[in-house]
Amino acid sequence: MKKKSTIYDVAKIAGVSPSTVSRVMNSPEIVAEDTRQKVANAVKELAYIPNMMAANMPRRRTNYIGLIIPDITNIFFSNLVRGVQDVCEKHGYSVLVVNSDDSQEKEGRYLKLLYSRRVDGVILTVAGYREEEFSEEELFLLKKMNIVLIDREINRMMTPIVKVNNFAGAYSAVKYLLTMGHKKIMYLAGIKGTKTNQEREKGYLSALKEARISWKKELTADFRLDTAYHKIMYHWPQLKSLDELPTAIFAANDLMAIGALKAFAQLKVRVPEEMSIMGFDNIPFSDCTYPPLTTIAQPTYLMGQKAVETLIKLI
Amino acid sequence: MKKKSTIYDVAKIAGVSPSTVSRVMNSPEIVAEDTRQKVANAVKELAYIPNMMAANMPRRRTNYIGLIIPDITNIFFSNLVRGVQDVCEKHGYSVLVVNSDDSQEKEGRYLKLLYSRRVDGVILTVAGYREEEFSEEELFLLKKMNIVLIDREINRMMTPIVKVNNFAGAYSAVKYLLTMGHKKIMYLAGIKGTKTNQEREKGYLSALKEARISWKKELTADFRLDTAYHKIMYHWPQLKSLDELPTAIFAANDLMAIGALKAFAQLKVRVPEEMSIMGFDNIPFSDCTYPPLTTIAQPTYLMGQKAVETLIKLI
DNA sequence: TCGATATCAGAAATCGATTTCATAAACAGG
DNA sequence: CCTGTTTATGAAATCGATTTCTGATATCGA
Repeated sequence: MKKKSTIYDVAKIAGVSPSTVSRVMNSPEIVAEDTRQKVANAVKELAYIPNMMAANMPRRRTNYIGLIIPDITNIFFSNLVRGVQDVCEKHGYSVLVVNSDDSQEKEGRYLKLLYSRRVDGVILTVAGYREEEFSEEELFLLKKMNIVLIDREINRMMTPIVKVNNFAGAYSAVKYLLTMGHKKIMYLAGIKGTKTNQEREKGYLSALKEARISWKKELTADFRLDTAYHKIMYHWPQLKSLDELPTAIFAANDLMAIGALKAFAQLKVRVPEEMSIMGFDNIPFSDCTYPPLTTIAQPTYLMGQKAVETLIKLI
Repeated sequence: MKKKSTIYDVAKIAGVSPSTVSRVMNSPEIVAEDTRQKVANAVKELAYIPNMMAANMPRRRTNYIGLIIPDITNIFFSNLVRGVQDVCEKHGYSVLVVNSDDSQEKEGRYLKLLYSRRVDGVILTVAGYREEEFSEEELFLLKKMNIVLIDREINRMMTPIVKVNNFAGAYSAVKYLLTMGHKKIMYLAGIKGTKTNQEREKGYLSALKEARISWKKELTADFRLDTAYHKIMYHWPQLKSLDELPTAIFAANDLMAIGALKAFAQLKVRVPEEMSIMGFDNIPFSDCTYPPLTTIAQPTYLMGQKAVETLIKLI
């Protein structure tokens, strides 16, 4: 790693003071034409690129924003990340992404990291598994930083939040299954503690209630493909022996719906002939399964964008 | 955003000098027990968390590493990103991820951004579409920074690189199709300019040659699902009318293989009865398609890890 | 022509840490 | 008891920019 040139090197070569170089870099119009030219030449000669970290120090900001999500390999979130990155870049921010794996402990650790890095703001999808809403320390950090929640709400937090109407989405999904004639619709739940899951569950129950259907059943996974797959593989024989099989499944997200699809392929349950599956999110792969998944769209990319715009207003 | 406490605030409360506070934070063993205690109390009282940016300035580093990939929403790369993040975190680095969208121009812009942010190193998947190997400016930046290439090689660059043996993988994939009795195997190519594609193509051709099979055909996409899908939808009728349909397809990556799967579902070509498809990468969804995709595994997560370890040795 | 105002550029303080250097106090050995 | 070493801390320089303050010219109106 070779030595990097500084504003002083440029100043010396151009025969001006560092302040002048700084001016040329930031507001060229306030410096006289010939001085500007001299500086420009020196900059070119050294291929000088300012050290953004140093520049940001007296400005007391970093032009970084932090993004805490459960897991970037989850395609739902990687889409959201891209939305965040694209808007951030447009506004001169860079994104520091970290994965909480739905653990509150990691969430706390990363919040602290982001604080110590003095990011200008953070976008947070709260971890699914948690002992308490927020710990003392988290609360302290949260209050010191600009925060926008995304996707998952948490009670009693007066932070801006970007999310979709989970209740309405779930409600209309189940309603659709009902109009298709299904009477036994099972709910494949996500992480129980999340507001997201609770709302979707409410939508599910609400649609059933409205149709005066009392048959209901739930299997709980954690929003992940493999977990859903294993849960179904494990519980199906039992449900079958009890003669309690549904004719349709409403999954709280697409990933779990695909897990179900995979399980049914192995269980030789024909989809959609014997079993209908409805998902939530409309992730990019949902139309590549066979049969294509019916699903409720959730504009993750847009949500990412929106979150950043909200955050930037806060900053 | 409330005011944040600094090392001076702590020093004042503890009744010591900032240098002492700094010592307590970084090497507590060299300061006397009671002083250490006073400082610890002050730190707790203010809930002081050091400003990492300021701390890193005199150390002349940032503890950031940059990661340039084509697109984070591509599951192949999001897996790799996760590998990079996990190892980086263990070593106290944070990751700044940017998407080149396979454009050389963006690659250059981001390289410059990373340089201006003075990241300690860069992991780079070179953009697929490029006019020249590296532009003047890129070369200059590359030389000034610690670089590790990942996945895609570029000729005449003496940088460390982490990648799989594409030739061998493709060769054995095609060989497998041959032993299944296929005589007409089409290659679904990725971006032509990439070394990755070239090597896989060589593996394909090599296996055919060895089996003394002269029938060969190629369709080119850009490693993306939709492009592969559209290419096949567009070219199939034509190939059919010329009676030049293959019985198997070897796709340069899984995403394109899945695109093909999707197209064939629509074209009513039964897989695998009428058409066999073989992919490359073994992305997490490849076993959720119907039928499950046969594919050559590529350990993306491990590659990410490996790249970081290599980079850290450089730093 | 003279004082008032605008332009332009440099000097110096600042951001919040680290780290080198210097020094006072404590301790040891002969 | 005096010198030499160790230990513990503070003072000050440093990292690489920005920005405020200040002063020297240049420009202008009367």
